[in-house]
Order: sequence, then structure tokens, then C-alpha cells
Amino acid sequence: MVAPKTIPQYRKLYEILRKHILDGVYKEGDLLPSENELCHLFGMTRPTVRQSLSTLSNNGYIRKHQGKGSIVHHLPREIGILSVSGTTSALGNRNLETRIIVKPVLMQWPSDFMFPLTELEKESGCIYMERVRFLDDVPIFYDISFIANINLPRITARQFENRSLFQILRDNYRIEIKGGDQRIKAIPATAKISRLLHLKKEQPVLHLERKMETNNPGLFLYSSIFCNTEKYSIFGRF
Amino acid sequence: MVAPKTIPQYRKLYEILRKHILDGVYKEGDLLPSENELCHLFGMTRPTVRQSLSTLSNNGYIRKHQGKGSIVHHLPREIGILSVSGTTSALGNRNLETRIIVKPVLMQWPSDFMFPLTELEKESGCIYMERVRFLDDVPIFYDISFIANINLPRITARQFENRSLFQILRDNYRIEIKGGDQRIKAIPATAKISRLLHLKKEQPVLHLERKMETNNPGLFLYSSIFCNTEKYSIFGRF
DNA sequence: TCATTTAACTTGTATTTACAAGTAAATAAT
DNA sequence: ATTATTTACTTGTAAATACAAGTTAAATGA
Repeated sequence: MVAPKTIPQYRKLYEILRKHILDGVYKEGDLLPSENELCHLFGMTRPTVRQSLSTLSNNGYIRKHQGKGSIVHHLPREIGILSVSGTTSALGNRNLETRIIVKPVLMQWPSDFMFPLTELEKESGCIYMERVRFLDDVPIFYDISFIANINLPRITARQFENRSLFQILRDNYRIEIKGGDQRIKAIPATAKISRLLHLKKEQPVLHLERKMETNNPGLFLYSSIFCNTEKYSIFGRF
Repeated sequence: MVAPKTIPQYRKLYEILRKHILDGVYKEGDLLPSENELCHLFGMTRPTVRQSLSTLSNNGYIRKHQGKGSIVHHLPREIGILSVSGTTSALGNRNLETRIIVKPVLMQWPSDFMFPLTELEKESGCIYMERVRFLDDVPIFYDISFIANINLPRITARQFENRSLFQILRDNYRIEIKGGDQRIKAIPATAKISRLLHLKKEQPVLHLERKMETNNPGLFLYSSIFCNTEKYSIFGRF
């Protein structure tokens, strides 16, 4: 683990309020304390409080209304960075499991890679792995990940089962995802995909190709994700 | 048309920089003028300039780097609020066309509507329309729209061909989209969808169900969108 | 009683000031 | 010539202050 840097005040308040919303202290439709109340409660000035609320708003946790206040928005449940919301069953603490199909190995980048690569990335090779994620014992995501092998010592030796790749990168290498691009398509399931996701061949699956940016400039994470959207949908905000 | 309210300074600067980026004055990878330079150029203070840049960053037009500056990010092409990016051909000024399948009509909401509705919405009924959007004469989107009939006089009489629904709402009713939720699935094309999008039956299509929030609290736009993602992908940021 | 006005809240916009922290290029020392 | 160091720039964080504008409920008027 790596020593954390000093966390700014607005970030601390953001994390506190976010946790309270996710824990149900503030429920959907509730009014958050006003900006001035938060100032007094946490000993900050209004611009600092407003920065926290602005980030919460941008990330979809609240909606702000001039003259009224900040109202808690409904809560997406996140898996990795993907949000899913069930189309049939109600939200709840579902059993979530990750299974490794191909353990992390160091290899060359595929020649027809889905995103253009820099010279540095090409030279470094990539760490490759395949996982399937289950929700209530139903396979939902088949995830193929690529990371450039830049300053990631001993990563292939680490335990990935039931632990988020993002969490390992944050705890051990202090790498955080800052954002990214994605392409979304609907494709027919190949033989391999239908086998892994327990689908019939040619059945429609969602295909996401993602490039994620990190706080380490020049280091990107790439994922090709196949989703079974028969029972669950991908949920998003814009 | 409705008289516009006063537009805040940070919004003006946002629009100027956004237009310059879209027009290619600042190209991908370029460094924007520094915050202090923008202050002098536009006669604002740094917090105001920073608010513009922060919005640009949140909307994916730039990426900020401490110590370096603001760097122009690549540009997705937008159709309505959806962004598409070609998987084969290069970006360019494509021929974009909207064709009405069902003209706007006032009707009751479907009984099994995709989102829960408020009492006010149910009472008001909805304005319904169907459109298909073409890119280079290829049908890409089949869009079914629903709007609650709240304070929208004479909307069914207006011209919708080749003009964005969002633009009409903004110009005539001063309604702006502030954000929204969406569910994404991959489904097999029905007979109607395959006919409209020139696809084989059962071929995978992307299905988006969107609820869009407006600056008018209580007024939402709903869309059910079917996308042919064979040649183009839906492009997004997170 | 009912409608209007007022007052007390809320968030939105904007200025000014100060220092911290990251980057890159010019400068000095080896 | 090469390596450190300094310096000058960049964005990040934070405070204190002021007024505008939207919302709500209490106070006031007819």
C-alpha cells in the first residue's frame, strides 16, 4: 500500500455526503442540509461546500434547485465503473462475484487493437486478463482487460479474485481512474461469448469498448466488455 | 421565439470556447490560453474563468492538467444528445436527415410505459411522435418520443422536419435539457424495426430508454431509441 | 376568508486575495 | 557537456464578501 496524499476538504465532504446517500441516511427525494448549514457543520466556507455539491451533482447523486436546495437523486448501483439496474427485480444487496477466466499475463498487444496506441505503450507490451462477473449466480459481464506494462511491478502475481482491479491499482500503485471514452454496439453473441454468458448463439449482446484515463498521464486502461442485457440493463446518466 | 434571459459570463465564455473547439480554431491536443490569459482577454476573474473551463472539462471538450494547462480533447459528433462515431469512415460533415414516421399527436400515455409517471403527467396526456434519422442516407436511429402535454401550446402544429426537437423546445418554449437517465440493452430487431432500419429480422439493435430532465421542474422528455450499430457506434464519456 | 405583499430563507453569480502544488525551461554548478 | 537548482509559469485549493434570483411561508391587507 502507498501513503495517501493530503485530501482536499471539498473532497472529504463529497465522500461523506456520498456515503450517507449510498447508506440511505439521505434517501431519494430528501433535501440535503443547506449550503450554509453544511458550512457550519463542517467548518468550511460556501465556495468549498459548493464545490462538493457541484461534484455530487455532476456525478448524479443530487440535483440542485435554485431557491429550494439540493435533492437526493436515485442511486445507481455500480459494478466496477459500470452501473446496472435490474429491469425486473428491485434493487438490493445482490450477490456479486468475479471469476477469472484468464489470469493476468504479460503479452504483446493484439495487432488489430480497438484503440490507437502510443509508441511507449506498444514497446511496453500489455497485461492481459479475462474475467466473468456474476450477479446472483447469473453471468452478466465478460470482461477482457488490457493495461500497458508501465511501472506496475509484480502485478501479474497479485490476487484478483473478488477484488476490483481498480481497487488493486489504487491501493498498490496509487492509480485512479479519472474518466474515459467508450463505444457501444449491439452484436450477435459468438460461440465463446454465448458459452461464457449462458446465452444462445447469435443472441444480441451489448459490446462496450472502453479507454480509461488515469491520474498517471500516458497510462490507460482498456476494456472490451460483453454484457448479457436480457434481464438487466446498463444504466447511465448524461 | 422567447426573449432570452441574461446569460452569465462564465456561460458566455463556455459557449465561445466550445464553438472555437468545434470549429477547429483549437484542435485536438492544443493548449488553450492559460486561465490568467483568459481573464485578461475577456475581462473576468479567475474563478469565473475556471467555472467555464470546469464545465468544458465535465462535458469532455478539454482535459485539465495541473502545472500544464487545458488541453483540447477529441470531438464527438452529436445528433440530438446522442454522439455517434463511425467505425470505418473518417469523421466529416456527414449528410444528416430526419424523417417523420408519425407526426406529433396528442394521446394517452401507454399503459405499460417504460418509466413511472407522476399524476400530473398522467392527467395531461402525452405528445407522441416517431422519427427516423439518417446518416449518409443510411437509417441509424428509430426514435419514439413522448412529452407530457404541459404548457406546450400549438406544439403539434409545428414543423419538425430537419430541425431538432430540442431546438424547437428551446426556441419556442425556452425549455432546455439539463440531463437525464438512460437504460441500454441489446435486443433482436422486431419486424417494424428491421423494416425501418433496413436490417434483417432478429439482427441485434441497441435499445435506449431515456428520461430527460428539463429546466422546467416536472416536465420530462422520454425517448425510446433503436440504433443500428452495424456501421456506427454510440460514443460516450464517463 | 382570500388574495397580496413581505420577509426569510434557498442556490446562483462574481470579485478579490492568498498560498499550495505540479510543470517546464532557464540558470548555475559540477 | 551534463546534472542540479532555481525560477517562472501553470492549475488546485481555500477564505471572505457581496449581491442577484428563485422559493416558500408568514404577515398583511382588503
